[in-house]
Amino acid sequence: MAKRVTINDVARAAGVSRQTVTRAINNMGEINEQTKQRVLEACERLGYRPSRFARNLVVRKKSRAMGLLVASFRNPYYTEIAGDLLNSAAERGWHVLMASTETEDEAAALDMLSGQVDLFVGHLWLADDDLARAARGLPVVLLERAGERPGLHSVEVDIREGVRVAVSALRDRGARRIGMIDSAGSGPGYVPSSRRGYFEEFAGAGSAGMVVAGDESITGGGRAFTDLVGAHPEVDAVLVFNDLMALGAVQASNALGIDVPGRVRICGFDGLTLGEAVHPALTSVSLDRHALVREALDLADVLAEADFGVLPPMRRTVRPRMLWRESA
Amino acid sequence: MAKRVTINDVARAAGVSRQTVTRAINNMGEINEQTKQRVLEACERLGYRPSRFARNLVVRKKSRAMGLLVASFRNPYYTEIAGDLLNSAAERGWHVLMASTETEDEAAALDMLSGQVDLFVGHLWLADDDLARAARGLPVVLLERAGERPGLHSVEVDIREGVRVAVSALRDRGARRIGMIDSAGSGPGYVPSSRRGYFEEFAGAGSAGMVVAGDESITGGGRAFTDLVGAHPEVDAVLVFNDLMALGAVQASNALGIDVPGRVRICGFDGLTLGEAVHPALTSVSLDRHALVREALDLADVLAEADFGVLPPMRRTVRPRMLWRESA
DNA sequence: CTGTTAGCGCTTTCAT
DNA sequence: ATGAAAGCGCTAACAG
Repeated sequence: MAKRVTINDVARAAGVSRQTVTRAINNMGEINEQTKQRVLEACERLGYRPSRFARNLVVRKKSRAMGLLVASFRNPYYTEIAGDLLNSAAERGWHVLMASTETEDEAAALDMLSGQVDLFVGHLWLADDDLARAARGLPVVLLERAGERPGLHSVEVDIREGVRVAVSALRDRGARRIGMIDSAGSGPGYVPSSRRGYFEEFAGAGSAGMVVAGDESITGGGRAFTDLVGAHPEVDAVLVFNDLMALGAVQASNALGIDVPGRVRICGFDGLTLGEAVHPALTSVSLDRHALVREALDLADVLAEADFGVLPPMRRTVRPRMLWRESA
Repeated sequence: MAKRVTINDVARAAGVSRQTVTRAINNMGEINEQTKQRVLEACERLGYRPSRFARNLVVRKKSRAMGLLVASFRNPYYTEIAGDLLNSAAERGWHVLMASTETEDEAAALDMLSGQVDLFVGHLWLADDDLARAARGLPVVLLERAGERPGLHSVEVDIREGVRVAVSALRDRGARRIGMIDSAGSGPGYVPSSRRGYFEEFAGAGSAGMVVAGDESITGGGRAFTDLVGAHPEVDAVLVFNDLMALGAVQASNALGIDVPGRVRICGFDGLTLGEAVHPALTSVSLDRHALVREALDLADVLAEADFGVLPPMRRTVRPRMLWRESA
């Protein structure tokens, strides 16, 4: 491994001082056009690349970087959030390093990024203690989950409120026998039974039996829907764990010849753009990604202001709302 | 903005030398447990965070970072690639910084990242010269497109071959009147008419008239399909610009009551996982993301080996292949 | 176990 | 217009 070409090598080769090289490559004026060309040529010849570390170390303007942990690149919910976050982060002067926690485990992903970023943001399910350890003292902004330790901040989503609104809206539209498709719980992003718990709280005793769990995917949702209407033909509305599964449910209803929303209303959870693409378009409890992203970045800015120190937990909450389309 | 807390401040506060602080925070042994605790406590009290730049500057082990430019987070094609790339990159010891070129323009995105990475990878449509300028001398690995200047390398996809294979496969299965849904061309990732050009080359004169352009989205594809079968009821197969649009076409065929593949065969382009989710599942010319990603990372490694110098263009090509599912 | 000495590669003064 | 000196904040290598 050849030794790195430094600014000194260039200076020597061009017969000037390092400062002159700096002036040339950053075209900061105060330099003779001829020497500048000579220096630039030397750079090219030697294949000189300035060290980004050395430069950032010395430059006043502090560059801020966040590590974004994406739970899955196969669930559009996460990629839509990642996309929004990326755009807003850039606008607000943040660099974003990403890691997927889909294959890798969370601790490993955090660990890998810890030397390169100032804080972490993401959907993380690691226990508080492990999280704090893996983050190596860097602050963490948790998405859709709270943390209890100093240094762990959060933007939560009021799921309970979402379920309440959805169930009552379904009722308003005439549904009487509401079932639910729950996640079987293996995938990333699974919130242990909270949605189901709230569902049972609001849908009432009569509906509690009409819950089927499935794989957290389109096909999983389709199968679960088929099972559900098979076991409970009287069901007239279904609340689905997330939009991906709800998409499958809509698909399955087509295949089964079940009229949606005529015979069964289907309501998803997440408000994915993708939901517009199926027929009938998916009605969903929308988690308002923009608000989520905004709050997360606000927290990041606060943390940056505090020099990424360990602050007591800060919490923000975003409220879901109904996104009416066609399926309900 | 308060002055940064440095290792010196901690050392002074704990009454030890900087080196001892280093030992404590990186728990490298050779340190008394008591002093270690004292130091750690001082760190906490002062809110000390080590500078990642200073650390990276001094540590021998060179950390490599690539800037990944993602054309769109709304098209699963790009996010699936990004996810694969992220996973493989981590395995191979790369850090990945991402920027979206969906809202921001490419030059601005490159510019933003140029100080933080060693090379760029992505679907970029900027002209060679502008690209080289915006990259600030860093090497670029172009995806699905070639570059002609030194420093611009590429992993191309043999689209022509893909179209040829698709058309002849459609023929083999009995299609005689093959139409095409093209991209109207505004979106990111639009390859100016090459797919259409190849289509016309292989589908022959009779089919040339049966081309409809649409928005590069699911709904755009659906509308285009409706237009196409409206204008040309005799069409018995449709090659679609990409899977997103093809998904819309399948959707539309359901709505129109057109049997797929019975009356019309539909073939997309990209091989999205999402294509499995619709009914009938989407047959597609698969671009083999894994090979694409592998080749891109191979190039990145070669470039790293060469210390990210300016090398003459390196080119790799991946061949698409038919991904038979149900729609054709 | 702990401190001292030397840098890492670059940019900012400040002279000249 | 150019150069010399002085760090940025950290860790490796050596002393003690």
